[in-house]
Amino acid sequence: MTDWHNIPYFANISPSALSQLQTYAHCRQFQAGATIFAEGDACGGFFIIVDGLVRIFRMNGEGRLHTLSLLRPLASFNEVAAVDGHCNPFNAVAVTQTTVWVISHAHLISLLASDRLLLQNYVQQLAHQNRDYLERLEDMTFRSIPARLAKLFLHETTYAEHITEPPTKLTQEEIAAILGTTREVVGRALRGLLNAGLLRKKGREIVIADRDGLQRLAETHPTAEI
Amino acid sequence: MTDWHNIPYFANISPSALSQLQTYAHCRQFQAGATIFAEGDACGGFFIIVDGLVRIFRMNGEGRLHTLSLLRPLASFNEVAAVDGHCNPFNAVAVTQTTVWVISHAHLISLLASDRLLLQNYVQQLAHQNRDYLERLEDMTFRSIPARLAKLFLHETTYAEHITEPPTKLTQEEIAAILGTTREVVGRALRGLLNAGLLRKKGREIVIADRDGLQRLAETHPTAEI
DNA sequence: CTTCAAATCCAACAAAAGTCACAGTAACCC
DNA sequence: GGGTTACTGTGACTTTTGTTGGATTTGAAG
Repeated sequence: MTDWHNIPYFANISPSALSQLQTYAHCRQFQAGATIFAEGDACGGFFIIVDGLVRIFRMNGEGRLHTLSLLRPLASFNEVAAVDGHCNPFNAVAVTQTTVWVISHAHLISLLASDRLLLQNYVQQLAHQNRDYLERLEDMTFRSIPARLAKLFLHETTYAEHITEPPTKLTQEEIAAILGTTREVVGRALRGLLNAGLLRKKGREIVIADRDGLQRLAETHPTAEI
Repeated sequence: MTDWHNIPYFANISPSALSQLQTYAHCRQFQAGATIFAEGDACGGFFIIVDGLVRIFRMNGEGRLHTLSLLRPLASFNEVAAVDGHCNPFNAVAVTQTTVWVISHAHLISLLASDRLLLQNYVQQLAHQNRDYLERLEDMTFRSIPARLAKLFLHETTYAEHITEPPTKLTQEEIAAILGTTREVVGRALRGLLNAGLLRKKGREIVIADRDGLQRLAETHPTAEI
């Protein structure tokens, strides 16, 4: 039923590996709000979302939240812990009711050993993730919050793969968690982009008014406008 | 001459793959200050440092620098571009005169196809890098500059693998580039840690006076001192 | 020993981001 | 429709970080 071949990790793998995969995969369900696994816990395995919405995040001591991804069906997560068997590097919770396939670390390793193409896919996917993290890292080091917000609205490059939810649908609180800041700051930055004419309010929702302007703001650090 | 087996990527690989590897590897030399490759350029391949010191960094439009790693012999770099063949994700320059082995993207791919153990090592190494980037990302989102500085001085976890240079040896300018800030701010934070008694000046150089205190500061966000 | 360039120290100021408090406004559910 | 809840708007204030400019120290080279 799930179309495994549409998942980049499993593209073009041998039929035998595919059937093996299906034997190994366990189906699990989570209620809205339920924790799928926690940061630091023993490896939860490799997850594939079949249905629902999953938040991947980290939290610091004082309860501030950093949302790394908001994932929809056919996205996978926890690839790193699944392959190295160490503790989960972040938390995962079901935002809405969610169904996932899970493959344990041990089973994944045996699959990787049996199908070379799967292993090659895995290398490519990890490399891709690496690039994305690097870009997020640069966002945090170099970009101001208005710039990060503009980038999120453009919703291309990095964010589109990790935040599978149009920014229009997100609350300011959620945007703040994605950008690594607080609600008020997002509110102010949002007002800024509206005043600068880069975004426009269309009734309740916010639409892009000046794509090029957003792009310019997202790329350069100099913060403009009120 | 180079002990290839000490490089995690090549640990335990077959003798035939190893000899293949040695055929493919080209030796190159760079003068102090020379650019090894630039961000965005066509893939430079897989690099292994034989001698010298290499700075891996990104730069934003306004010339601010973010040093990702400072690498010494037997460290490797550009693993991501080498495996996916896309453009280099960062710049690499030789800080001192430097000798490296280079393996082209095409050759690396053919090596990975011929030796399964090499491919498995590669997956594990990429996963490891992924964790490190994630930790750096969290440092940038959650930690204040004094906290990041404390972490750098503890010189464990992430930093030790990427900054193969004791922090004592670095100039404030260099520390600033690693922490993603400016020289003056590092100076202030350094004074702060000295005043708080976490670090001490021993003649010219700075030594750790209170390891636990540093650890506490590095972990919690609440900024203390002065 | 002198000289020069690099590195550091420091204070004062500017800008960005975080915090607090509270008022408005939509949405949702009896 | 009334009341509750979640989300938004906004001003005032604090803290942290970035910037500027100049004084001082240090180390290496001549």
